[in-house]
Amino acid sequence: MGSKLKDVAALAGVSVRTVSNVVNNPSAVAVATRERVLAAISETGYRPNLAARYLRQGRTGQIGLAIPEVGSPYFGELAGLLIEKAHERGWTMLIDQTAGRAERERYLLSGAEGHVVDGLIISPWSLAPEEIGQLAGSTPVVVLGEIDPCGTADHLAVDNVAAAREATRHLLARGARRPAALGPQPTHRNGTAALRLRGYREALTEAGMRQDPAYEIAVTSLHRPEGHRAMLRLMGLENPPDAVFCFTDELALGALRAAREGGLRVPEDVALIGFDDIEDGRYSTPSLSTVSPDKDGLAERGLQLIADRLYGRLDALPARRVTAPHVLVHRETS
Amino acid sequence: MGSKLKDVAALAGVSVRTVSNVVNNPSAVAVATRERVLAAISETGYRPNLAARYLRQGRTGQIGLAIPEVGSPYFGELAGLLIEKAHERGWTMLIDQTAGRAERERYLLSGAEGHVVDGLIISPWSLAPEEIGQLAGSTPVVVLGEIDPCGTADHLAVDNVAAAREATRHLLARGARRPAALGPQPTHRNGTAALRLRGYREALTEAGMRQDPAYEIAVTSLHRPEGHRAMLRLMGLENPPDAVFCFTDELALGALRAAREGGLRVPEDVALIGFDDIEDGRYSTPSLSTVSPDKDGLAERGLQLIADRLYGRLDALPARRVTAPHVLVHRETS
DNA sequence: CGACCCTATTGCCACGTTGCAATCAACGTT
DNA sequence: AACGTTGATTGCAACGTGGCAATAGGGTCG
Repeated sequence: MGSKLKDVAALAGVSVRTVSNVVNNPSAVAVATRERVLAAISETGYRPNLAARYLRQGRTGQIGLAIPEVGSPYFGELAGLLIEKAHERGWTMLIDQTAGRAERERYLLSGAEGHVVDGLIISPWSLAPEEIGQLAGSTPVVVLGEIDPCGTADHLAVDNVAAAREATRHLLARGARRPAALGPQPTHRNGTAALRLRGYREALTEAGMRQDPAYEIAVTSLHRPEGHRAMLRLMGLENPPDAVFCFTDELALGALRAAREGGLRVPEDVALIGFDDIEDGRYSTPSLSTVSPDKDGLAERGLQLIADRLYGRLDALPARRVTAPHVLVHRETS
Repeated sequence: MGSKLKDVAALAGVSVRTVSNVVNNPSAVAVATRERVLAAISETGYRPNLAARYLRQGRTGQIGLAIPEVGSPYFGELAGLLIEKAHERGWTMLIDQTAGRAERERYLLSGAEGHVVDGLIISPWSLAPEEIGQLAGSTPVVVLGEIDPCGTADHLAVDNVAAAREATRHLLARGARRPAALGPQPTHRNGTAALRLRGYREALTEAGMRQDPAYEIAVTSLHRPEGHRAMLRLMGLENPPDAVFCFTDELALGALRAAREGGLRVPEDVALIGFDDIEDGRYSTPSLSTVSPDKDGLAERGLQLIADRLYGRLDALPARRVTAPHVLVHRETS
C-alpha cells in the first residue's frame, strides 16, 4: 500500500536505483541482490507508481477511444476487440463517449485530456474534416470513417460506397423492384450515411432503375426505435417498398420488428439487409442479412496505425488511408 | 504541443506559479494578469500535463472498470452509463476486460495497475470472495454481484434470489406446469447463477412443485449460442418444458431462436423470460419478457460508493452492501 | 605484487506540477 | 508620515521514477 522504491530500498538495504534496476532491467543486477530486492518488493507490496514513471518517460501506455456510445452493439463489440488487442501490445484503453456532441469531440481531439493518452482513436460524428485537421496535434490520431484527409490524422474504414452498392445489388438480384434506403442523415456532418446512400443510388442507376426520394428515408439516430419508426412510414406509402437496405443492423432490427407487427412476411413481402453484422442479427427471427465489416481487422489496423507513429517518426509519415475488408452475409431476411 | 507552465510563464512575463494559479484558482489572480496569462495559454496551446499533476496530488481522476466483456449487451450498456456518470463527476473510466480469467482479475485487483486508478469497479467471475478480500488493498473497490463480504470492498447488486423467484412465479402464474431453468453454471465461482437458481427453486417449492434436475440446464457461457444449444436439449426431452426462465437475456434470445426454428410457438407452446433487460429484447419478435435491473441506479450507486471512500475516510467505513432495485417487465414471450 | 578491467551499485538530477510560506506593492487609517 | 492590512505574486521544495555517469568492489593478468 503506497510503498515506493525508497521503502523497498530501505528494507532490502540497497539504493533506490538498484531497486529500480531490478524492476526494469533485472539482468543488470547480481542474482543475490535481485532476490533480496524481490523479497522486499513482495513484502512491502510495492507497485510502481505509473504516474511518476510516465512523467519521467513521457508516455502513458494509454490509448484513448472516443466513440458515440459504448452501449450500442457495434461500438461495444469494436471497443471490446480494441481493448483485447491493445492489451496484447501492453496498452490500456481509455474510453470516452462523445454521444455525437461536437464540443466533446473537439475537447478530446484538442488533447485537452492533457497528455494522458499516447494516441487517440476517434469516431467523429459532428466534426467537419477541416476542424479535425486543425485539432489533431502532436498525438497520433486515427479517424474511424471515410472523410476528407486532414492534417496528420490517419483514416480507417471499410469501403462504404462499395459495400452499400453490393448490398443493394443483392436485393435487386433476388427480385426487388422497389428497394428503399433506410438511414440517410442529411443533418449530420458524419459522412458515412452519405456514402452508403451513394452506393445505394449507384446500384439503382447500374440496374437502370429510377431513384425515388420517397424511398430514401432519413433518420435522426441509428438505433432500433428509429428503424421502427422509419419502417412504419415506408409501410404507409402508397407503393410500399419490397426490400429495404438499412444503414445499420440496429435500424434493420427495428424495421424488422415493425414489419412483423404490420403482418408482413420477411423476406417474402419485404426483404431486409443491414450493416455492421452485430451479434443480435444472427439470432433474430428471421436472422438478419447484413454487410459484415471486418471488425477484428479494423481494431488491429487502428492500433497498428497508432503504433507506426508512436514508434516511428511521427511527422515523417503522411496522412494514411486504410480500408478494411467487408463481406456480404446472406441470412434469412433476404 | 508539449508546451508547459514554464513556456506560458515566459511568454506572459509572469512566474510559473502565477500561471498555475490562473489554471487552478483564477480568482486569486488579478484580472489584468489573468487575461495576459490566458492569452499566452491559448497562444502556446498549453495543456496541463496530467501525469505531473497527478504525481503531485496523488490522485488520477481515473476509475477502473473490470468486466468480463464490453461487447456483450448487458456490460456494454452498463459501461456506457458508468462512463457517462463518471464524466459528470469529473472522472474518466479506464476499462479492462477480464474475459473471466482469474489471473487477470487478480492482477487488476491487486492494484497492479499501479496507482493509475483512484477506485475500481469489478465484476468478478472466477475469483473466490476470500481472495478478493485479500487483494483489495488501499484503493476503494466496488464488487458487482452478491458474494460473501470480504475486506473493505463494497458490494453492489440486485437481489438475485428475489428477482429469480418473481420471474419463476410469473411463469407459474400464467399457467406453466413444467418450468425450466436455463443458465446454472456449476463450474464457476461467480455466485450469481447460483443465486438465480435458488430463487427458481424457491418459487417451485412455494408452489408445491417437484424439482426436476433435467429442467435445470447448465451452460458454459451466458451468450446466445449457449442459449440456443441448451434450448435444443430441453426441446429434446421426453417431456419438454412449457416455460423457461433464462438467467440472461442473451441466453433467452438464443433459446427463442431455437424454439422458433423447432416450430414452437412462443409463448403458446413455450413461454420465455430473461434477465438483464437489454435493448435487443425489446425489439425481438416476439419481444422478450425479462427482469430489468435498474442499470442507471447500479451505475450511480457504484460511483457513489467509490466517492464515499475517496472523499471520506477510506478505512473508517465498514464493507457495505447495496441492493439496487429491479422490476419484472412483461412482454410477448410470456 | 601492482595495474587494469569489468561488473555491480550508487548519487544526482530532471520530468511538470502544486502546496506552503514568504515577499512585495498598494491602499487606508490613525 | 508611519504603520497595519489586504491582496497579488513569487521561490522553493517535493511527489516517485529512470537516464546518465561516476564509483566501489572484486578478480585477472602481466
